[in-house]
Amino acid sequence: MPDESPSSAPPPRWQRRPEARPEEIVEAAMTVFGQSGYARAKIDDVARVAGVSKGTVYLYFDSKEALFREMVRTRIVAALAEAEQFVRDHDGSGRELLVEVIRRMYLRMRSDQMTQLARMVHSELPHFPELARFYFDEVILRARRLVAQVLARGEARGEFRPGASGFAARGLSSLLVHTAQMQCFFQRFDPQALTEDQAIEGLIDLYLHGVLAHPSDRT
Amino acid sequence: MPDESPSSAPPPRWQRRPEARPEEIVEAAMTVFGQSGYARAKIDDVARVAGVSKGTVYLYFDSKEALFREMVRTRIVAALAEAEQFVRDHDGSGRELLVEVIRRMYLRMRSDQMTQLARMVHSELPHFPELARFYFDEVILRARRLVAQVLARGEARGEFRPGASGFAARGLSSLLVHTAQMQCFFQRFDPQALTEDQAIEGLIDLYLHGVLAHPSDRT
DNA sequence: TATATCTTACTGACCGGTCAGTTATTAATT
DNA sequence: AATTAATAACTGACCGGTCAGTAAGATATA
Repeated sequence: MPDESPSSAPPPRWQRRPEARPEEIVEAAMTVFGQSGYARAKIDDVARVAGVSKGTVYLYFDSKEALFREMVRTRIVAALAEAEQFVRDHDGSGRELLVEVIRRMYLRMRSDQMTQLARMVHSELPHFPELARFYFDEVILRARRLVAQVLARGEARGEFRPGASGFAARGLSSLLVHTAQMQCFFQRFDPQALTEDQAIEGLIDLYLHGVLAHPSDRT
Repeated sequence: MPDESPSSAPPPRWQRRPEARPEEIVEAAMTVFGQSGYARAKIDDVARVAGVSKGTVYLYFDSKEALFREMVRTRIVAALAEAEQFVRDHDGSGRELLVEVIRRMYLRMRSDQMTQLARMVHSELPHFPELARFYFDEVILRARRLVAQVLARGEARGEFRPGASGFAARGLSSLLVHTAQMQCFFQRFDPQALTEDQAIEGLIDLYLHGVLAHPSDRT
């Protein structure tokens, strides 16, 4: 009879956790793709970070491309849904709402994970036409509509200049996304880098003056 | 005696043009890297487009990475130098100058070549620390100084709000670069895409209101 | 002017490493 | 015992970089 002392129950070399794997693999993909970019990233590395073997990754995702697509989908949609919820629930002046939306969107974007994701999306989109379509419909347009909605609210109250919203709804995303990326990446080189607060307040100040009908009213 | 009728001078299979090769190869690199991104681009393709063989590329550039570096350097520096020249030569109101600078920078950025270049730079910079340093010093900082200079001129004349320039100098590049990229890439998906003129005028309008002390004065 | 000699710009087949994706096999769970 | 989650060894395409060889064209010689 083989010695089976109580403490020596041989721990299984691995566990079967089919429900948890996909999310774990996507999270690992965020890390690995984020650091290396799509082309350089190795499925082997994603697997290692996720704590599984390469074969397991292919058990849950058809291909490297499919994994990338799923990653972008799940991560971005979550961020946008949150912002939409906030706008729906908020009431008050257009200005207050706008300032708070900018602040929240910026804080979402400034994380390493999100700036990396944005970088990847912009550089890889041309190679994934199907994902590009999805991204345009479900991200660009939704974000634009969200901002436009905020601007319309302030415009209806006479707080914001009429007519500006056509471009202004597009411009805010550009300002937010690009500023967050610059702050994140170039901070280390920049002796006179702005602090996070300075960046946010500067951004709000510039954009607010851009859209307000009567900027002279102090905050 | 072999028949050598006047018209049948056998054309050489290739010519020796050592002075012209580097520029031709860089130009080909702009096309190929631009379409495929750094990692996907094949030196074979660059060579084909340049009309030479792969070996020739390695005759003039040490490696794929070195070719990429040279490409970024030559192409971006040219664009910035032009803008600096313009600001030096111009006199007139700060507002006029700013509007004209925005217009010119936008027109420079909106070409496929330049948006592709910007895309590549942003996605590849993390993998080329040496190039990142160069890019920050010679592009980011120079551009920021250029805009700051324009803003300072208008500020001194009382045209622009004081204090805004800290962030505003950074924000303009973001707005320009990102807007040009969005326009270029997503135009095809966007049923209500802005025309080029609408984009430029919208951008100018938003930014101008952002920095002007008395926006009410009509253009 | 014709031809021989030399230099070097240029070519393209090849090598070796890398990595997406597959498959034969093992082990956890029911 | 049957099922299926998970592994690990394997394959083959692909591509950056090399180098032995080729030919353009310049220079020297007759």
